[in-house]
Amino acid sequence: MDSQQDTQSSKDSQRTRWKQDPEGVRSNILAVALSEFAEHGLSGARMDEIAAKTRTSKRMIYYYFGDKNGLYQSVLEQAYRTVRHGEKELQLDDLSPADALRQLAEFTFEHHRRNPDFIRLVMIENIHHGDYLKNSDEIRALNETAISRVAAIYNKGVAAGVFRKGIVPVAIHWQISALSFFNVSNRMTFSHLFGEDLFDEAGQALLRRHIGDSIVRFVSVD
Amino acid sequence: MDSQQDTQSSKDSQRTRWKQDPEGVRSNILAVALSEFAEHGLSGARMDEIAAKTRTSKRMIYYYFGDKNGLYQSVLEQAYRTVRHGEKELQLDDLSPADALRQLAEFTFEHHRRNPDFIRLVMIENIHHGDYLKNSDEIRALNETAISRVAAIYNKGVAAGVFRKGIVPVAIHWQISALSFFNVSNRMTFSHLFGEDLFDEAGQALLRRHIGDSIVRFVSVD
DNA sequence: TCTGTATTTAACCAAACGGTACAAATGGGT
DNA sequence: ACCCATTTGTACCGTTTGGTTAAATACAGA
Repeated sequence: MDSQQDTQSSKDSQRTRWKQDPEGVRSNILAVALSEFAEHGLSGARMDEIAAKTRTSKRMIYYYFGDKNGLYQSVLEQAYRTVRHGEKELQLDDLSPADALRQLAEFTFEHHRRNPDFIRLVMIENIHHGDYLKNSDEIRALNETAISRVAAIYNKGVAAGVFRKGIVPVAIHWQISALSFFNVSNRMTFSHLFGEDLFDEAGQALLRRHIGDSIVRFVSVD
Repeated sequence: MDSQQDTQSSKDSQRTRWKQDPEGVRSNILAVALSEFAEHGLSGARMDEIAAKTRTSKRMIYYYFGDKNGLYQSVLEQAYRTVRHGEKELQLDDLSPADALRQLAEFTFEHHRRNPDFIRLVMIENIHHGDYLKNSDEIRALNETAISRVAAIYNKGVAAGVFRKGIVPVAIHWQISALSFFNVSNRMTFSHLFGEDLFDEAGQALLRRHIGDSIVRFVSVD
């Protein structure tokens, strides 16, 4: 047969020209997979569906991530990285301890609200008993800083005599996380059972203020 | 022919004798399905696995519940019924408003802790955007009482001048739920990232007290 | 005892699913 | 010129999975 071009034009020569962009392909896959896993869960997400929404093919997903679990693991790590990175924009040094703590709580509330896919991924990870998080040493380090930020504020407040002693910082962080997380994670069931009022703009502003109140009141001296 | 027993012993008579017990079979299926759905999620749970752990067969599941979604829906409704029923044991009328609210919060904390499968089911339901809860009118009514219980205590406290005005009862319930729910739902990821200390007996007792403190302080006049 | 109905059993099926085989072409670095 | 990681494309595979078929057996009322 003669030269390959144009001879079998009907079905073969449609091969598109492409650029080499491993990082782009990887991050595109991760972005699509994040939203699919967040939407349907680990078992519920479909590799074919993820592949279809990617600008590449299923073959490339396996090429880069091995298998479904590997993809999920990478998505989880990437999501933690992105979200924790987004928390660094907060600057609290020149506020009073009470104001700093309130700001931290209300910022966390908003930050969680802005990242529902991440929240859903953490929900899914908890359904799976945190098995995939356990495989990642990296993520733990990212989260330590959250505690030290709370500790710094709290200790300053205790030293200034405005916060009561004897509260362990991780418990403060726990309360902030709980309120901020629940607001997103349980929105559907809660709003259905108890009304939508807390979830429109006014309701969310109210809750945000409540959380600030609650945390500050919790640690303050009487 | 004579009596049915022993005659065709070779391969047929192994058929176990069964009694007609529709309710027993139904509730047995529901119990098994609850733990399987709670363990693996809606997509993750396997009908064959559920059937195997039942004392009946897969066919019976479809006979009684139609399909997988129907089974899940029934499990969800049953779980809400059971758990909300378990809340009725609480008696708060002869306590001061502050003590009543603290008792309510700490009881809720313990009650959630005692029902991890229910919590996980609600997590799963939220992953699915509450679609199955929406199909059930019955459950909403069960939950209204939770709000009125909070409202009764709160109004009494306001009338007595010990609680500040202007807080909507559903927001109080929201905080109690958030803290109690998160404690179970996010235990795996939280303990992995921030340590197990809050989740042993001493830690849980601490958190329970914190929640009582937090809620009471939140509503109290300064 | 007869009979219709509720319940139970075991084998079976088509579709969906995660993952692979195979073949080939291109891009970039050296 | 050459190597090799990267990309594309499609067809395919074995297993798992939710769901079904068809028939048997027990129960309850007449």
